[in-house]
Amino acid sequence: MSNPTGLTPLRERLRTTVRSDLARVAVEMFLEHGFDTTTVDAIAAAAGVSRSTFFRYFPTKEDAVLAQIEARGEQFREAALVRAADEPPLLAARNALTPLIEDMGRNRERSIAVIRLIEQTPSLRARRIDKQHVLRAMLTEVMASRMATDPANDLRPALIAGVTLSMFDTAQTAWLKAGGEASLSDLVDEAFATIGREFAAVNAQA
Amino acid sequence: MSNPTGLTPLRERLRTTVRSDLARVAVEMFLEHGFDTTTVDAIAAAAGVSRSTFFRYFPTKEDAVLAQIEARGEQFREAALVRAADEPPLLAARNALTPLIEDMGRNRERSIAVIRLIEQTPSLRARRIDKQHVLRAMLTEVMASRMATDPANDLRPALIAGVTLSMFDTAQTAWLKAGGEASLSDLVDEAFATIGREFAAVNAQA
DNA sequence: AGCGAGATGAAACTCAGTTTCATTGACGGT
DNA sequence: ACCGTCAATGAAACTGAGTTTCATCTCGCT
Repeated sequence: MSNPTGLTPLRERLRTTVRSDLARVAVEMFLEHGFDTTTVDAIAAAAGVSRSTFFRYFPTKEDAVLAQIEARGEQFREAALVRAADEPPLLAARNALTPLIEDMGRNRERSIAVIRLIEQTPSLRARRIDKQHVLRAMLTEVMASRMATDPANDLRPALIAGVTLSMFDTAQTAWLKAGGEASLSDLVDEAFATIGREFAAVNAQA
Repeated sequence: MSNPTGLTPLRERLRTTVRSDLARVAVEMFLEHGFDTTTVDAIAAAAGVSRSTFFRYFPTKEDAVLAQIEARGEQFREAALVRAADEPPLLAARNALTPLIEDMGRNRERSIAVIRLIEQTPSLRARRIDKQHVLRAMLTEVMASRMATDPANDLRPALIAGVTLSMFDTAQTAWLKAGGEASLSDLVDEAFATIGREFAAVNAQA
């Protein structure tokens, strides 16, 4: 190893710091003044760097807000990988959401404020959903490997991933509407149970 | 009435023509040269209008491509409204997709080319999904009224809408991957059946 | 014929995002 | 301690999307 001390090099630490500073400052300014009226120049100035530097850390203004979502994606992936192999796939997908849900419960106000900001801003809304698609692709992969199947031929992994995230999204919207009062975890469980009954109704008909 | 002839006024017909011309020209140019490298100036020039006029008809460059999706949204809404009241809600939602599916089958190559263009272009992808959210809200409303319930308290309409569109999306992706060879309608049916079995597996476990 | 309004074009402007280049300062090796 | 390398930064010029303002034109009505 070229680094005998074993410590993270200064450069790398600095990079991480600058990046999180930029994201934090950006979100604060967006929450206070709105997304569109806050320019990249202003964010960079407030964070004490140049405009150029901002774009070196985030490809777009939107990404400064959505960076944290990607971080949660990795957390989600790990949770999905450790679920017991004998759980029905759909249940495993639901349970992989748990750490994410707990995280959102801990930072309730901040989570809600950011989600509201995203919902109100078309460009943020659009790009957030795009990131969720990446999340879905990831979950599809994990599901495929746990089900020992090929997602190119077998639609099940993609369907389970899509439906799971769709239900989570609906539950999250309901949670938001209630101002975060209800338990998000309970709402997700309710969503799964509800759709389960709807499918049962269709099958009974057939 | 200020129009004794009963005919659509010339102005209005002209507006519609200009709008569809712009959309057609834009999509053609995007398909040939790519989305990012085609400027609004070039589109406007090719359609014989000014840059200003383009932005009077479409708020963004993306909307010139996605306009047709909104048109299909209305078609979908009408189909959902006429489904028999005694169909299970989830089945009614699935069947409301039929006219849309048939439409896509008729314009197979064009549909596939446009969808591929959208998938390849981040900004188009993002905004398309945003439009799908509008679609989901609409379907939620229709489902709520047919189920005679309030979507603010009852999650079922939103869940059914979300899950239905998610499955349609997955089926569409599979259809695309097969180059439109398979029957999209069959793929959608397969998706519903598959997820139905997955929920049955979870319920059996419990 | 002439008036009012909707539709257009032209031009200037803001800002996001890209590209290029010069400067700085941390790091490894001498 | 000194030096060459290279990653990180800042500055500046550029492209193109989207907005705003204003002048012009032409359709539809009186």
